Amino acid sequence: MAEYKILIVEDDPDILELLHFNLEKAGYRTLRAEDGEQALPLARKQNPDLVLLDLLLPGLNGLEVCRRMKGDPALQHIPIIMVTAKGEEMDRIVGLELGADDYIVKPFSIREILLRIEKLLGRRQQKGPPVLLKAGDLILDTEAHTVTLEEKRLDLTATEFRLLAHLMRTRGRVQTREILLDKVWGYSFEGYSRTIDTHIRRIRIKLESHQDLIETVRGVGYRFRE
Amino acid sequence: MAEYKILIVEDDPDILELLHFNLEKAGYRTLRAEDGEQALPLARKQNPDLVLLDLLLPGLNGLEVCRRMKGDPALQHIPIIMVTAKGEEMDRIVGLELGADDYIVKPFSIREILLRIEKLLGRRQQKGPPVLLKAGDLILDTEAHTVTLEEKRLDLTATEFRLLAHLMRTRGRVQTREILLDKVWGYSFEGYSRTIDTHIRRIRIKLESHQDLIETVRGVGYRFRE
DNA sequence: CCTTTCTGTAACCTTTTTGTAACCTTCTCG
DNA sequence: CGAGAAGGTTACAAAAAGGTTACAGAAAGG
Repeated sequence: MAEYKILIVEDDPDILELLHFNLEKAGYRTLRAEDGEQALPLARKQNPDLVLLDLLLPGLNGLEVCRRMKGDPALQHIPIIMVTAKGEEMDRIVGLELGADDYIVKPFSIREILLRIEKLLGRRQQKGPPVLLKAGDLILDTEAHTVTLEEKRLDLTATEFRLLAHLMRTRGRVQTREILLDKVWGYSFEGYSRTIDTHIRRIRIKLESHQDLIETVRGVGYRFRE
Repeated sequence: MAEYKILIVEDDPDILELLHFNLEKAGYRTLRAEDGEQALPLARKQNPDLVLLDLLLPGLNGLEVCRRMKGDPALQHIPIIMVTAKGEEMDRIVGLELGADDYIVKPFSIREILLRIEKLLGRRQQKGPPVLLKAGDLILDTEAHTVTLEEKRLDLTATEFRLLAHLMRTRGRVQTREILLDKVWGYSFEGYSRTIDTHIRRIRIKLESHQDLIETVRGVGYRFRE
């Protein structure tokens, strides 16, 4: 996965350092500018994926930087998060005149700002994985978190649901117990292997007459029937 | 497009003139009143599309004018922007006690005030997101902020309302606690997760015999029944 | 201010889920 | 055929999840 570049424009060195440190820790690359004059050329040269922009800056202030970026064809697609101490003004300004994509009020928590960054960055790539997994009469809806078999709703537990969803996603390909532990239970689980067999059984029971949808591949693992 | 009429209530002649001049330049028609006593009859007679109302007025002050307008069936739909020099008080007053739709603090820029006017006037025409959320006998009106179940009005608190509205908007799709915290409580909330469960319960109690409209998806989250 | 309502937290209870174990059946291959 | 391995079956106790109730501090309203 490509690393995201984030441009931080902030005149307070402490906050700049705080943001820089935490964003790098979270796996982003950072670019830094201490005023609006530096920010624009830097953005044009480095083409960051997102800009954190303080409202109050020496020289060219944040509002003006924002306006110019949104008016520049080369930069206008870059999401901007405004950072401000003045809680009141912002909700008005954002989205109206300026085109900033979000804003955050000081004092902010790191978690808060990471969430917003993720939201703006994530929005661009996620095509979204398939929501409906179908196999004949069996339909699994990952969004609604429901499973229907011949129009009848099946009641699976969370683990059973994840396991069946994984098998359906990889239909036709055997999944070893090791892989299933990894994909369905997550790396950290190192329990007894028969756990999987038990869960497979539980799913099969609920599939009633369609138990053969999940095939046992002796000596290897399980496979969802093609 | 029809021309908008804006009533300016302001005792300082300089400011009155400034506003009048700039609003006309921006394409609005203006009505002017210099105190609260004049303002109300004028509003009733001329039916303006918006009122700019100074807080400190001789005689009947701005707060009182606002209250009376919002209490008058013939006038209560007219958006009011309070204009004040006292930055501090206002965030309390607006929208809560008074029903003013926005406010602006002196000294204001003309650009700023035009933006707010546009926002309030614009709001009435744009279709916006769905206002009525219906699910069988349950009707939630996001604009009126009311909920009815089988013709009976339900009395939800603000948080309960947002939570129910979100679930209804995403009906059929499971919402994890994390998502609910984000969407209903906002990013900055980092509280204990059981908070959500408690609120779900409170809503369910109010739904009485229709508790099953909100389904629990064990190990995942909650889902509004399709 | 004072009162009422709302809201988040905590503690406790109930139900469901889940991992493990033990035992049984089937398959494989000498 | 028979032993051993692999997987199916059944059972169960610990853990987890959610429901329920209660309460205190915060917010709202008067």
